[in-house]
Amino acid sequence: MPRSRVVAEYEKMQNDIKTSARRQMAAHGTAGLSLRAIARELDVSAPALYRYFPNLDALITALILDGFNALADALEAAERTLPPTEPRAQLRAALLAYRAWALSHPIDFQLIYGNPIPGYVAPAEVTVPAATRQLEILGRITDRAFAAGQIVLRRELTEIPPSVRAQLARIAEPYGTSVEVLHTCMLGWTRIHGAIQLELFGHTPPVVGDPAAFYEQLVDALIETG
Amino acid sequence: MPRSRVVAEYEKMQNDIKTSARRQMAAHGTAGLSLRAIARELDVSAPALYRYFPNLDALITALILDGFNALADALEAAERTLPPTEPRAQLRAALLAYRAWALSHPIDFQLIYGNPIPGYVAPAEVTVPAATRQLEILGRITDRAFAAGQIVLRRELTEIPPSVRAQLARIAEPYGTSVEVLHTCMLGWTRIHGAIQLELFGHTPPVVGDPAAFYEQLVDALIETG
DNA sequence: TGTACATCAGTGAACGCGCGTTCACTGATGTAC
DNA sequence: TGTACATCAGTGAACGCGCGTTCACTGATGTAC
Repeated sequence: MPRSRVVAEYEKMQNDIKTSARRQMAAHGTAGLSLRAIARELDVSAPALYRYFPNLDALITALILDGFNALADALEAAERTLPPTEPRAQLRAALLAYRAWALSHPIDFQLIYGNPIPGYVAPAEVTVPAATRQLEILGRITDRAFAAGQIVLRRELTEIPPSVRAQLARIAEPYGTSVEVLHTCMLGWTRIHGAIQLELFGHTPPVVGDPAAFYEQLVDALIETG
Repeated sequence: MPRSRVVAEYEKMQNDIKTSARRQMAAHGTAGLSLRAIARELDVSAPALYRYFPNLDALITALILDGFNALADALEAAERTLPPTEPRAQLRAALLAYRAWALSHPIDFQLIYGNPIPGYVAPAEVTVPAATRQLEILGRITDRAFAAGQIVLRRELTEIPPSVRAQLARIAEPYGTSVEVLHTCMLGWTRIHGAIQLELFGHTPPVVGDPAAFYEQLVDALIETG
């Protein structure tokens, strides 16, 4: 067998394991993952999995990484559906994509933003860069929309508390973004995140009836042209 | 032993069990709860716990109920620190109390708003009324603040999508509240919830530096006098 | 005051279970001569 | 083309573990006479 074929089969098996893991989590919660259950589903003995992942924690880490990257990919894909000359529309599309991704990948969303899994500690050196990617994407689009005059700063943004401003400045500096734009991003992120999380766990739908419309309006209010 | 003493001791033991359960969850996550570990900590055999809770699920349900009620109590306590003639200040206090409670009771917060626990299904007939209480409290205060002219509707509130408006009307009707006020509440709830949840899991603090100040400013912007 | 009895919180052994991980192995497959 | 060999994905048994729950029981405590 040619070497490339071997590698491809190895990667296919890794993916099968991950897919089965996601199914287990979907059925029994993010904390309900079990190597033996995966092995059973793949019709393979449990020790066989150790060819592909050194242990259970490594598998979880891989799933979390995949989750962060899939979300970031979804945001970038949404951005690309519109020309760079319309950053405001791109931002809107990205924000809608955030919710769409969360709803269609609830397990991955819980994995990256929900409760930690008992006994598992995410290795920060691998997890933090992946988590930053989406904020970078939203920041980049927001920055362009602001520069193009397609969105305006709300009044409250001129009143950023000094302690907050100081840290925002440190983070924004390497990206060449302004404190105001980063602050807008953080406000926007917390808003959409809350709406999505409460929807996902069933808290808002019984009250608002049509969570998609509720969310869209929320997004439109967020990026109003002023 | 007088009967009242017996009852008091029974309730004390129930509380000891719950306290130990919360400690277990704090150490190993909400899904890391174990009856045997609780028994070990209380220096009692595991079957002894069955005198106080019929099974593990009943204990979890009790913890969830306690969580919802403690949060609602905290909101009401905050409301009472200010005279009824200042509903806007009351609302502000309640919203700050929401975050304060979440930060000082992270496990209960995860329990009521985080990932479901594998294998556990919350009995809706017991859980839903408890969950509604806090929305009732916020709704009641918002309603009074609006009636007193101490907060204003934002422009976006006049553009509630028809599908959302219809359901909001059904929910608001028995409380004698307007659709606009309920909608404001839902928008506000999703906003503060997202900020708190992201702070609790460590996503916002590295960026905003001073999450308390960030949150306070967010709340002030939320209930601006216009 | 003293004794027989009832109550019942808590015990200890046992049930059957599933888990992550290790280990020495097997047996099919591809390679080298 | 045929044979000896090396590779290595996957196996099956075993490890020690902790879990929720049941069961028949014990033994201290309070009560009734």
